Amino acid sequence: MYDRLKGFRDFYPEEMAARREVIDTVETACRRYGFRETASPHLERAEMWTDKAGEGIVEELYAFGDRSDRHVTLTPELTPTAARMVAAKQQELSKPIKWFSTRPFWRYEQVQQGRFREFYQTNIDIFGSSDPRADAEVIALGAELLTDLGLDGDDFEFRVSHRDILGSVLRSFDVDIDVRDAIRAVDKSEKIDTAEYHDLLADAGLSYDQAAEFDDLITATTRDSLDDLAEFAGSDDAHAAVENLTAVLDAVDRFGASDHCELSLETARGFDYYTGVVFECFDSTGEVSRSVFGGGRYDDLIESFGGEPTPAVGFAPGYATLPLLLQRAGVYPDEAVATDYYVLQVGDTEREAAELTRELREREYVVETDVSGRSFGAQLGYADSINAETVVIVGEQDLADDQYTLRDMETGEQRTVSVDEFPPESGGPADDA
RNA sequence: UCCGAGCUGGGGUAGUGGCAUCCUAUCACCCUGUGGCGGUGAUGACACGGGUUCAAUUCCCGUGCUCGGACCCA
Repeated sequence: MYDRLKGFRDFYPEEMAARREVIDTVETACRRYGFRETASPHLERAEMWTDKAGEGIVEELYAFGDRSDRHVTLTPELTPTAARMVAAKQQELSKPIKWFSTRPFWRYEQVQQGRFREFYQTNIDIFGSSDPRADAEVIALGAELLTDLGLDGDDFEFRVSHRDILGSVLRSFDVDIDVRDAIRAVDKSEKIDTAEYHDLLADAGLSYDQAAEFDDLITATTRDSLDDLAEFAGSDDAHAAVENLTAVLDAVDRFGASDHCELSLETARGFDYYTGVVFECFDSTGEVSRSVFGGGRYDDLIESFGGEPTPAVGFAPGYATLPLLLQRAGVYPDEAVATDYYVLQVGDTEREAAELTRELREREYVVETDVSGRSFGAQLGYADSINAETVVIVGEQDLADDQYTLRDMETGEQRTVSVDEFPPESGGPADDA
């Protein structure tokens, strides 16, 4: 027996059935919004990451030399690949480019709850529009796919913020503030106590009085008082950022998703590359302690990977943390396989059973029949184990009367049907059992 | 990388310095006509390495893995 690699997981049919349903729900929502599916290599040139020196992600690459000594790596994220795809067909792609892609990614990092070394995400992005309505469409989709999964507004908080608002307010205190460090501090503020938070802000260049004032300001700001915050900051940047965020929130309203979104300037996202709107989904109860997923606008990133300057906004729900929220809320799908019919053979009825099985399968039902030569009782036990809704008993006694016996596995009730009348010509799996 | 807890058949467990228990699951048979809910049987475990000991699954050390947390989070 070989062990699995640490941080890598197997998914057995029952677990996979639930995952499949979640992924399908997410992807179906994407398709309704007109996002188109893409696929891309899971192995890329390692230089796509190592050329950008000083990035922490380089430490986490599954990188190696291939047989021709190319320096390659399993992909830790989609962005550089997406940037390449956009750059390669920059001219011919109609804008905006709206893509989604569900894929595994790999990072050699410490395994803990909701974090693995191989993990699956659906990346959802719009490239080529800097209009607030693009941000809003992405946010609306993010909120909608959560409700599609069975969550309601009480289950999650969709917190929306704006990097440039934080940055311009910080700079209004002192132009020499390390905005990047200060924003990281904001991102951590919820996990640490106030004193620590203010210490971090002080490290970034604020005085303790300024740190306290900044803390109060961004905590107290509501949608209606955003303009006051811009006045306080007093810069064109601040006014532009507030105007942008307001426009995004208004557009979110028009997309009908505002009930699930709230302004929360304390939300910042830990990543440096965000340039505008950022948002993050949290468990309302706090039981799932980490962010479920997040996203935002990253207008400079495509260019930094060698593409043309291309505005971009997107997010990536991951199937490590999302199930934690769904389970907490009690809406994670059943982990069970489903079967419409089991065709049970009794005596020498293999030919008739095979034909009936084929007819049912032609009607797109999920159908199994005996492939092990088992006894009646053993076949019924197996049918139970695969959650067969209906067992069709094809026995010599039944066939002698030109009929089958249908057993409803839920109720145990049985009835006979004429061989000529089953299966019916039309009707879905739910209608004719 | 660090901290904490843990590791006994596939899953869940009992237990012990000397015979490893039970439940469940799986498979077969009873059984060519009734599963989830009968009977019989079979398969199958002390994470790995080293140490102490006459003897280690048990005690000690190390490693691995699992779970939780810290750090990190292009």
